[in-house]
Amino acid sequence: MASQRSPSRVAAPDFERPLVTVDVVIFTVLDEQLKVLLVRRPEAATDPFPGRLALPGGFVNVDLDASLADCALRKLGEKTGFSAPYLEQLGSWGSATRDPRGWCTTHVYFALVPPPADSEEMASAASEWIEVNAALRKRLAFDHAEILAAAVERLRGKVEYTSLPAFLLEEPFTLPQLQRTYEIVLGRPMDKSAFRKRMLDAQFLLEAGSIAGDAGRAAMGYRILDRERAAVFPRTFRSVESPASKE
Amino acid sequence: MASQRSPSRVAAPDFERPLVTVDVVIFTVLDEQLKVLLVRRPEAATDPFPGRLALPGGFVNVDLDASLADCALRKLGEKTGFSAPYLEQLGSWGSATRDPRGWCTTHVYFALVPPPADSEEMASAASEWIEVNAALRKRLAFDHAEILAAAVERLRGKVEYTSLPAFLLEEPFTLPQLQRTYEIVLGRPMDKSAFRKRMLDAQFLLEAGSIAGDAGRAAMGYRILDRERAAVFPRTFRSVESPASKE
DNA sequence: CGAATAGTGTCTGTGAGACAGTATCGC
DNA sequence: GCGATACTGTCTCACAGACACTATTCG
Repeated sequence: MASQRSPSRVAAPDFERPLVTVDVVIFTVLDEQLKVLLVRRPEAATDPFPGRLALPGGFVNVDLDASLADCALRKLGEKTGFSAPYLEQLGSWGSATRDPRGWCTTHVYFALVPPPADSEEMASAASEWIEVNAALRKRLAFDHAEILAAAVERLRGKVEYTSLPAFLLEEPFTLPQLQRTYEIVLGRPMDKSAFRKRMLDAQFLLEAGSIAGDAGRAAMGYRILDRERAAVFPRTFRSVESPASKE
Repeated sequence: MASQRSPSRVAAPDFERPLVTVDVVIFTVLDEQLKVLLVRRPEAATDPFPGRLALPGGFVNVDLDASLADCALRKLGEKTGFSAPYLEQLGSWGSATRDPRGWCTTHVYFALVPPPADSEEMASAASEWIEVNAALRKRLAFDHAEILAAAVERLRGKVEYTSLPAFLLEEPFTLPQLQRTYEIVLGRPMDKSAFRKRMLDAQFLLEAGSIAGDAGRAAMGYRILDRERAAVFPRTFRSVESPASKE
């Protein structure tokens, strides 16, 4: 069909084509830590970066994938069982040198998923959940360290003014759980009262019945109203970084 | 593995490769309007979308371009003479159907440039500056209407909390000029006092001597401290959209 | 002098954060 | 009752916007 020399009415140019891949940065919160899913590359020496940890991803399959987002969803489904996670495009990287196999581009997506029910199940498939700061210190395949850093920065940045952490929780969840998730991602404690005011004012939560914890008063459970997009808050958390030195 | 082009140790897989292109959305403010640069595609029937308006762009040249950003800068240089504009990646689009020539991806960058000294000069090269709302109503080639819409949304969104509009002006510029630029991009008037406070507090401007206008008091000229990145304000402009109906 | 534009001072409402108080649960 | 957790009320301070004021330039 769209082969390089197809004699259709509109001809594709005879340029050499770069490789086209898709990678997915998959975040979750597990054991009170922000973690990212990494896979170990095959040991075969014919493979680039054998044995290294890398972001899950691979080549776009022109026959299987209708679009880039489709391809990302396929990769995500292959690695995790998740069907309706939060998926957003992070950006693309491409250069002559980032892949020893040739001029290579990657379209990077970033996904937020609730913690896997059985975290061991995945380790078997040569993939592991790794705490992000530890992951950032590792030597990853390709330029994946740079990509991961960009993803973490984007996540932390957007968490300051969006409802993104809600996608890291299994529904229904409670506001204290959600606050804990914010605190884990941002690495700083937050005020309960201000937090609740902000979440409830943003109109993105749906009440879903009371949930009893291990101890103390039961809490209201919530679901996300629109799983397609995150809510955007009118202001960022903590606009001033610290009671600054005013000379 | 059998690879026809790569005799190296690591072989490239034999997948069919999508087409890889780069497009650039170039914004400027001209005649008190936000405009975007569009090019008219050749009339030849062997070309997709002959005669249609499109974003400037084209295929990645594996021999000329070291990276995607390089390619974007090359396209930008070919269309405008600008050397140091603001350039940021917008995202990537790719699917089996967006280009009649086959499975095609595009990496889209968005650039902010000062108004061209001679706006006629460019029209000669089959490219024109078109007011964005008019451009959004036109039937553009490929999925460029969708891409342009995303670019305008990103621009307007970021203008609310960043110094991006400063890159739309020739240096040095004055604060009233900068305010006017904000107002043009956002389509709404802003308060002078609040605007100045915000700009000066953000510490991204460098004083560059007084500039006399056509009438009235001369104004202080400014340059951008760091042309590589935009300043981010701690708060967004007008966090509340309107004195809302409180039930 | 007045017109035009640049730049500053002052007031006020809003709202986020701090923190203390109240409510509800299991035992 | 008590401990533990969920939730709410109140106070305060910062700051963005509104708007009126002063400053500088030109003719």
